[in-house]
Amino acid sequence: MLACLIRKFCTRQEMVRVLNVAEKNDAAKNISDLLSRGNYNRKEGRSKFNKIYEFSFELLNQKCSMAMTSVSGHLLGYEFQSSFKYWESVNPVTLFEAPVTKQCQDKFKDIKQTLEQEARRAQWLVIWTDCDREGENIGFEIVEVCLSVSPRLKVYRARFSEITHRSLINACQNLGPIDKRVSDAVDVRSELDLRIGAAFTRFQTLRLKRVFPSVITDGKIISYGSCQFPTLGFVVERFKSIESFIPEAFWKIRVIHEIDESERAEFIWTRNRLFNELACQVIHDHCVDAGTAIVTKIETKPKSKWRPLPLDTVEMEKLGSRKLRLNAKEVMKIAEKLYVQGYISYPRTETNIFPKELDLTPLIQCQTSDSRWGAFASNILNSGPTPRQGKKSDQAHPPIHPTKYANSLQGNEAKLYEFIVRHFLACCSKDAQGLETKVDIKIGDEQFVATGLMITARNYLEVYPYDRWSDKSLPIYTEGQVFTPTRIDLDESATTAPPLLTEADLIGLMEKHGIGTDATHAEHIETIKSRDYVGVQTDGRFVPCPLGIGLVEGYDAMGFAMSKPHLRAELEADLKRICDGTKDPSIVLREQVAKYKEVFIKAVEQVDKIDDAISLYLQQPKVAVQPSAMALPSALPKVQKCPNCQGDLTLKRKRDASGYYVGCNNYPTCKAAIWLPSRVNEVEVDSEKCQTCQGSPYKLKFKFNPGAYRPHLDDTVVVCIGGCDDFITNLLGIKPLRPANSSRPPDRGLPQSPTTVSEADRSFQQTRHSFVRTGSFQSYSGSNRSDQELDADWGDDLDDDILIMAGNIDVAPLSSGNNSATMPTGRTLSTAVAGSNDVLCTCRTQALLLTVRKEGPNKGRQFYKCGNQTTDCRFFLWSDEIGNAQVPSQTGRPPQAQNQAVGVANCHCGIQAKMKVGSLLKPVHLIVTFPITPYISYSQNQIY
DNA sequence: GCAAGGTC
Repeated sequence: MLACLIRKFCTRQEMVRVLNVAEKNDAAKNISDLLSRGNYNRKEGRSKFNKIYEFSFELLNQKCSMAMTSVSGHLLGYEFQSSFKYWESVNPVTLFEAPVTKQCQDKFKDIKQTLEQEARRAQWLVIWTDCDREGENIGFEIVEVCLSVSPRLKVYRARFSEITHRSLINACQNLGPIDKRVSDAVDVRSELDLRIGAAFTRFQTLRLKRVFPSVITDGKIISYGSCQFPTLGFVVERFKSIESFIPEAFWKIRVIHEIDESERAEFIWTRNRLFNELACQVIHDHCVDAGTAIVTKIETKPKSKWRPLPLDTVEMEKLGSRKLRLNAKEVMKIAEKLYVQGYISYPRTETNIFPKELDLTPLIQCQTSDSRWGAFASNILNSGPTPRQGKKSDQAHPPIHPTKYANSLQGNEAKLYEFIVRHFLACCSKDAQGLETKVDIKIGDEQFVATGLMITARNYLEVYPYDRWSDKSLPIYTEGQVFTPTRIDLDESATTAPPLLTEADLIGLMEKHGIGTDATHAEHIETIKSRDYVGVQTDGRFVPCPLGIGLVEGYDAMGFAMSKPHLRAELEADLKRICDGTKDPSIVLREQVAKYKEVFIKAVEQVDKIDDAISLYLQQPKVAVQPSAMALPSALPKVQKCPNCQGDLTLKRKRDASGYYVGCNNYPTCKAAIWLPSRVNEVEVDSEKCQTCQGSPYKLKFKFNPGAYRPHLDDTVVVCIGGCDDFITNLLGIKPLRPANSSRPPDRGLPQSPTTVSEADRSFQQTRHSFVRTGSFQSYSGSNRSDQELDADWGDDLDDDILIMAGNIDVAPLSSGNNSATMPTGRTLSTAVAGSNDVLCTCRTQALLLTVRKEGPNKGRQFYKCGNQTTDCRFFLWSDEIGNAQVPSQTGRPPQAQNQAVGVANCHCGIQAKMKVGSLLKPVHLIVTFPITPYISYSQNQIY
């Protein structure tokens, strides 16, 4: 009994918990069913669409407790920050560089929670997403979510092409790593599509709404996309070639020989046709005059009609459209369903060669019981399958083929399954054989020919009703035979324009030029229909609408090949290079963004060309739009007016994308900037303005790295960085800029007229001048820099500036022994020792020295916090940041400078000021307080 | 409100 328990216990101990994640629920279910041989338990997940299937399985020679769940396609997607979501207030050109983040849509939050919950319990993670580029990317999204809660998970990738037991077992035996490069390529594609699509769509829509308000009404979108636009381009190009087509008359001679009702031959002129009527008339007259025909040659030779190639996706879409009357979108939807049910192999493939290792015999075998094609299948087995081989391979999936027999499908599913089976059997059988007979005759000097066909072996045609090959009988002739034709006609005709494109034509062109994926061809076609760019005739052919042709011509007139396929094809080629590892994803992204941005800027400049083209086709006059009305809305999300130059301070991303800052849009003329801390994950401009700070800056919504500022701040906060909140600015190490009218140095942007200079400003100015001239700070004492030069540095890089103090200041030296610090005014500062509990906070109570206890990066770190619980004071200071204020003891600085090394001083009045000293004294970091002189207006956290 | 790509 005990032994049994121990054994049970040990067994349980050895079981590895494996989280398996498929791309969709159906796949998860079928994979679980096959791996467990039907022996699984179904559990609810957080998402009602994505269940959890649990079963035991042996993986990598370990007994495993498997949990198989799924996502629903992409879990995460790129989005602009909310401040860029406003069409009217954001210049679309900024969308080329605006920060984008990967977000989980609300509708997938529950799936994410299931993954997190299951990942916490698991030791291994196996990715079972589809084995294509998007599948690899989805796999990475799953990995990202799971590792964030369970960093020690071992991650594996299962690779398979069909959901059959054999293929899945093979995948389990060949688990490998997930391919980052392939996933990177998808990220690049995805980000570019968003930036380019959003920028051009907003630009076109806003512009055309203004210029054609009666046609482009509210709610109508004039979209641009790197796939939909070339698709439109194909339709327009064909339409235009038809429009510009000039028919040309031609003439031909036709000879008819009717023996009786059932025996008839039509002879074709070997010259085919002549474009000169008179010449043709003369020849015709000669033939009529000759009156009789002589048979000059009879030739009979074998002729084959080739069986179809193995089926790839595009061929399936095209044949679906032509033969089954299902549009491409329907075909793919049904095929997907058949795939997840295990009836057919993966339906997205570019391969039309069956791999040698794929044994076709059992696949054919399982079709032998069918009443319609079973006998044919048996015949193939008798002689052995001989699949025709194409030339394309994506090295991932075999051609589409049935994987098991089905006889209970209904409707279009049955129709498509039947097509796939018949196509597969046809491809594995033999070409149809026939005998073609050619009869050459001569009338006068002119030669004519008639052909007949006798089919000798229908072969694949027996199982493939989608192809036609008919007998064409001819009367029996003998060489040298002379007969009198029933008629010798002179037919007049004319060349005709090519027809408009059908859906199958359009898909063919999209495939040829690499527009969209096998799965999305149909969707792009739907998009251009829904945008009123194209219409469909009753015969199913596509014709462009005024809007569509106008847009294409507008860009053509600018000289941009926006509607041509090669832009997208170039990207596709680059994506392949990323997958191969021959090109860096960030370089591809940068190059492509730069390319499209340049086109965008030029398109804005020449937008009247689009107006003109659309006006022409819509037959609508343009509404005169003032240049200002087209002036693009003002740039990046604005935080506040720049205190230096009255430009706009906007939220920006650092050039190396490592973080964010708020900078002036007049850069490089104005270099005002507030650098935001590196522990910020995301930041955006909030809709709320600060009512305390001058200039009412917008607040910022920060999303910090998890736990970065705990316990003091949640990971997501909305705060003002304008300077009204010491707690925030200290904690985040932010140096607010000073509003122009009170806090900037008075000699910058000073009122021009002396009469407008306030007493306060004048006093301040004098104080500052006297200080600078004292040269008390070593960094400037040896400098001949003028005040103007000093001003020029203001806001440029505060770290390198002397920040000037005025008034009576008490400064506390640190415990380094520099107990006496001479301040610019020459006063000796009194002491409040940092590093002890003598720190006073802004509400003038003694600050408490505390230690972070919560788990996270700051655990164990000490900080000061207001001890007075009755006030609203939010004083906060890291104790180790006080330490930073210490002057390094061996810097080779002049002693005078060392004397100025000060640490933390606290307030007589509740106001804190920071003081930073120029390069010589770096990294002196000083927090001082000083009394307010009655005639100077200071604000909290102001820097002097 | 925008793309294209997954999927429901």
